[in-house]
Amino acid sequence: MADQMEPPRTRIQQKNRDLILEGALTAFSVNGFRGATVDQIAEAAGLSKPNVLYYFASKDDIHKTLLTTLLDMWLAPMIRIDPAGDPLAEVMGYVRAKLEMSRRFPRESRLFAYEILQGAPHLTEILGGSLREIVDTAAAILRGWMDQGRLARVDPHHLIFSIWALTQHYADFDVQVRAVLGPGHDPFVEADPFIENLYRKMLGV
Amino acid sequence: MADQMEPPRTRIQQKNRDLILEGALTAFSVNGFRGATVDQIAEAAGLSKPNVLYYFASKDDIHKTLLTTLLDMWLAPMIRIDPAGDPLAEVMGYVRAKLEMSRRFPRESRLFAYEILQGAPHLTEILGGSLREIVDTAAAILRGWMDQGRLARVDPHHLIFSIWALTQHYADFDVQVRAVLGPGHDPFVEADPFIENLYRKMLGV
DNA sequence: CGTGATCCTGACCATTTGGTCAACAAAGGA
DNA sequence: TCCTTTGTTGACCAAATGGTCAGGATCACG
Repeated sequence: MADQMEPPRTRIQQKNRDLILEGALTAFSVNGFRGATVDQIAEAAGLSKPNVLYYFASKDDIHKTLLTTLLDMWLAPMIRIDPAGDPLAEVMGYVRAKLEMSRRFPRESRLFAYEILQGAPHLTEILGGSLREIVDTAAAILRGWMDQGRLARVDPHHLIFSIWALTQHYADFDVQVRAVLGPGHDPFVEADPFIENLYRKMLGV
Repeated sequence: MADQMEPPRTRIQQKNRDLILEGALTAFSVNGFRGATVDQIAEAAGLSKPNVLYYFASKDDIHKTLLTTLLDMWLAPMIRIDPAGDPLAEVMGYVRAKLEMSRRFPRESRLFAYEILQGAPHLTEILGGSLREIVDTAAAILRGWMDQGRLARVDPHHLIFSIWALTQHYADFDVQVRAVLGPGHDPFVEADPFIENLYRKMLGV
């Protein structure tokens, strides 16, 4: 459903498009779509502004490309939940993968956070479409495990929401977390056992 | 520490400042600080743009006023945690109050979310100052209960973060939650028992 | 080497936007 | 009523910003 015969790219196109997307990710994740300027993106990419607009039709085009490109990566861990695996281990694996993504890719997390906060103008179809399907599939797997008594019964959808909320919080609200904890703390290192313990207690049978 | 002898206000000043702050809350919570324009705020308030800037020195001034005004309200529930109360009941009360605030004041939640996402340029001192003190106080109460064996032992700070994350998620990511659940669901109604069950299992002794 | 395609940029443009100001209107107190 | 204070606005401005374009530089390939 995704790729529709992309035009071939020269080496220079490949490199510069990557530079632009990289710079744009930084710019958008700090100030949001409207807050980021094409000049900022150009500078972060090490290119001139007209050159940026040579590779992308518009600022909006850059933003949309970023979002759709990164969405797959963002959702990948949920697709890897294995119905044949051990229920608690599968959930914990997903939780850990998601927290690890918040730690390693906070810019991506913030990019999506801004988009959703704004009402997801570029993602509306996806949210109610493929995302919903993926979530429903995962929820069905979870519900199956609960029916078999291998996982404590809770609302599967809200279980997934809780995982998103808990893990992304550490990326999106990083400054708040760090300010409250004070220096000498690694939020992600501390969050890992806390969250693991949380789901072990909630879902253990 | 807060109020420093505000200048007296006429009835008209009071009314128009309120109108402006109300309109600005809507504007800022939808598009963020940079995304909202003074014209939008003026229109939402039913005033002309110059008139808006007659009551507030700048767009930034409106924003800062909103943030500081609403911060007290936002933190109030945490201050009400009673060391003499029943541990689990106190925590559950706080959780429910926080979820209720997300439900009734989603604009405020998004306003703060935008601010934190942006790196909290207007709140840095507060985050590491009074907010940190309030959180530390609450954390100390929680830790005391855990020492007494009246609450399962977990990291108190991350317990608080988890409550923030879980409850605010339903306000900040509302469109995503609704898109995934589909029509016919009330996210807040469903979230309430889920979250209550979560903390009961994690904190019960 | 030559030449067409690709790549790059300075200069420019139209629009948006935060903010100002002079002048006018409305209150309000003596 | 008169006059000072307060409230309101149309017109305007400078800066920022997304985007364009003509022309020059560079590359790739026969």
